[in-house]
Amino acid sequence: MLELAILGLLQEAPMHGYELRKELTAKLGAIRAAISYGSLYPTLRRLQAAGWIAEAAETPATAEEVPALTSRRGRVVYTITAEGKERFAQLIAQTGPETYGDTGFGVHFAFFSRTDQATRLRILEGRRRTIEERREGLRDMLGRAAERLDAYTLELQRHGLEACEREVRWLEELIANERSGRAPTVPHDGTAGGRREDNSPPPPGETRKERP
Amino acid sequence: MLELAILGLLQEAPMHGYELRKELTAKLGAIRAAISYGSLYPTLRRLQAAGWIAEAAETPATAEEVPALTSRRGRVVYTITAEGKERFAQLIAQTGPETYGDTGFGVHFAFFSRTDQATRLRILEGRRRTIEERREGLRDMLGRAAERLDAYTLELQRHGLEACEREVRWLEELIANERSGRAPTVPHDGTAGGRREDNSPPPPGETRKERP
DNA sequence: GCCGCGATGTATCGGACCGATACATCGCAC
DNA sequence: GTGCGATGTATCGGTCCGATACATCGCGGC
Repeated sequence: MLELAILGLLQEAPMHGYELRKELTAKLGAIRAAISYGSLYPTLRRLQAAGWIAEAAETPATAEEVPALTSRRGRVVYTITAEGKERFAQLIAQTGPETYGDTGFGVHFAFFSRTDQATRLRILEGRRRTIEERREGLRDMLGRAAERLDAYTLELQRHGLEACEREVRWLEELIANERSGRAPTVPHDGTAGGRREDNSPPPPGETRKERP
Repeated sequence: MLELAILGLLQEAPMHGYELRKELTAKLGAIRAAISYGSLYPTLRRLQAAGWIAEAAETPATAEEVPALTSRRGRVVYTITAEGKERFAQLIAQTGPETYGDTGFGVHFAFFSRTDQATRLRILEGRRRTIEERREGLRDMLGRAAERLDAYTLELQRHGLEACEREVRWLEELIANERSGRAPTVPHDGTAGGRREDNSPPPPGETRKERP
């Protein structure tokens, strides 16, 4: 998952570790709290070893003017390579059970603007399926096995069930939008407060390419 | 987290691994999918080594009648020890940042009927604080940095924000209930379908003890 | 003028947990 | 009688987290 996210972000701009973490947190803030450096740096090494990213040695502007103040340990800026872009395309298109889990789905969704419509639809439907199953499990629990559980556990289940029902509805709307080729703007009841009148919806159909 | 959950479950009844996993899945179904055996068995060993649980060697009823069919590798039933109960009490009462994360909170909440009211309140308020901070982060993102993100990422954030707002409201109700000493039954709009008219609410105030 | 302090920045280590896999038994349907 | 799904125990490699360490930068306060 981290691998996919890093490759995706570096496709937007070269970055160093710290920056990458901030962007990651911004993009995936709704999914997970914050990526740990204990995951980030080892993964960066792995990706570099695989040849998917490369160090871009922070061009020191005028290298001879500021040669070595105190043997500056410069920030290590990473760039995605051609192989890295291929790898990203491969990862983003392949779907499996882990694509439909909470984290996996979130990461894939966050890069939907770089995903073709067929894959988007496949992922949304797979996720819906997964949540529907979770929902059914909770319904069963609240129905049949209710007397075996204490009031707090039941309340937890009930809250979880409600969250499932809500997410299924959300996914339904996204799927409908996706099928009709519109941008991912869901009509809402007006609670959650994002103004976002006309925020450059991606051309309804194909993967958006970056301008180089 | 697993440690706490196992100790908590074994306090209700002795169990073997497989059963433990099923009960774990039932109790925490709203939180996490299913505990992996790759976590469960090593943890059981660890707990046994620490003296918090003990093997109860599945009484073979009439041991001499069915001596050794094919050198039966019996199920290993675990029981919680007195030290284990102490450990559980200690773990359930101590709160820290990890108590307020998604998984940590879920596990603690699932054992609220074995938690005293003061701790329950502390956990609920800590969780609310955590979610409020996450909510503010998302609000900021949707406000200030909106134009930097694509429509899909924004939609993800918006959905996450709504979930936060919803959970805060849920927590408010639970906190109010807790303060008024009532059972955790929240009045709802009627959507999520749990019938649960009068399901033995725990005596409003103290930790419920098991009947031995 | 300089001092502390929070933000920026890179890095490692032990541990928790997962997913895949292996293997053996039991009960039942076909 | 045999195959197959549920029950049951167990390990291995890999991902990710949380704590920790350490160095620099810029800025406000004294």
